[in-house]
Amino acid sequence: MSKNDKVSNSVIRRLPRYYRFLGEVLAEGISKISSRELADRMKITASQIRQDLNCFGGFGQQGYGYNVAELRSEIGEILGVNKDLPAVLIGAGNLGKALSVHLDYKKYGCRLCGIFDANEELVGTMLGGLPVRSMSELESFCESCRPVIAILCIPREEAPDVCERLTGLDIKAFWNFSHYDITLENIPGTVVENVHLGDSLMALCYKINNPGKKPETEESEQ
Amino acid sequence: MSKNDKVSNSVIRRLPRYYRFLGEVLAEGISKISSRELADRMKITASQIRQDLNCFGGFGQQGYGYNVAELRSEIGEILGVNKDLPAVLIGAGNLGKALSVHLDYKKYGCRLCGIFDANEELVGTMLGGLPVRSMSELESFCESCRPVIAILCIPREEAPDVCERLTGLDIKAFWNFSHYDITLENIPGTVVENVHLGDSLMALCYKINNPGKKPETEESEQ
DNA sequence: TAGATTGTTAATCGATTAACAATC
DNA sequence: TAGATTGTTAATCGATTAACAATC
Repeated sequence: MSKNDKVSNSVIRRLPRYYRFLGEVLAEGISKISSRELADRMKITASQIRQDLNCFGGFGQQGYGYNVAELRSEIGEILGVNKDLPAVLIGAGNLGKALSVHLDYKKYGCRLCGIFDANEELVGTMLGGLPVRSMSELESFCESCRPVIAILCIPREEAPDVCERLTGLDIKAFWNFSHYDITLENIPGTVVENVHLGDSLMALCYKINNPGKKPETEESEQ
Repeated sequence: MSKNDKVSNSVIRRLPRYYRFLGEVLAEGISKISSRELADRMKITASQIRQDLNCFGGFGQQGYGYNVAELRSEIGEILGVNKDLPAVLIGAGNLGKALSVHLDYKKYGCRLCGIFDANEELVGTMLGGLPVRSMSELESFCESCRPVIAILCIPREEAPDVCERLTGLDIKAFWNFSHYDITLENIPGTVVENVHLGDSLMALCYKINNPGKKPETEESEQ
């Protein structure tokens, strides 16, 4: 499973997409696929697929292609979809509520084990089978459940403090939906995904408002 | 406002982040900033900032730096935050609900004008001040409200059809949260932001599960 | 004026694509 | 065997960084 030591961020971001598309291909009952066929589906180049996969190993067979089920399972293994990483969700507001019930965490290799909110009125209510807990319980809960991931659905101003508190509780990964940018290059072994929904919407609006400046699209409407 | 004709995707994705950080700087009461100071805050290089900004124009003053309020307002103008693009949200499930009340659309240059769901039981209920409408009303509603953006919070299997239906109703932009990948290089002038929350979570898990293969971090924990 | 910092060009770096020998 | 398609190296392309002259 290990070949090259450095895997670029661009490759990492494409792995889940490969996993997703291979799942679709598999669901269609196709058992064998070439890099060209997969590339056509995904609107990327066959070269890129082969180059990407070879960061991890030779999963294909020359002259034949790739076994869909096998390749998907290999990529799943690399991503760790069979793991069971415990996660806590902080902030049971609108977005927190949605994320606690909308996502099938098991599919991604994690498990939601605790939900917390600073608002005492929410404490005790149930969300996706879990009770919302008080922030004062965070320390004791983490000591017994030992979560690895924290999902932050809290306001910007609370993020720095909560983040530091969680780092002290051995949280290794932040899935951050607060409007605050977590940059942790100081804490070794800790990883972050900042998901800025507002940034994404703004990027979309930029493309609407600046049709002439659209990148990498051959055909423009004027 | 126009200088270079082609603006790369990388630059576009950074614009909202500049806008965000400049907002923070402004809130701190700082009126003047150099590319170096801003770069330090954002953990990027000063070169990149100057290079990025010069896609749009010379907003700074040599020997002095940038006027924070002015630069922020210029970038806001480029992003179109003062626009009022009408948007419809399709799918009032958990995520749809969260997106209809959690985001301050006005801040990003849009306005939510309609919410739709295929489930007739939800029709008529209120969400963030708007009634959930039946999918059968979609055509008549779009003809009067003329939405530009569609926010898709629907299941994967419904996405292709809904997407085609909306394209026929002159929707120019898709903010897509369904697990389906929209690729519209055929329809000129239409733009897409595919937000795959699952992919983001998987990328985070990859980084947890493969600490040795982490990219672009000088210090690894072993 | 001298110092600071931009705008912009040139150099470097990394990622994508093309090519092709290896091989099933 | 011949045809197909991989794994991998080399060429190209684009994005980031460095350098510096222009100038406030």
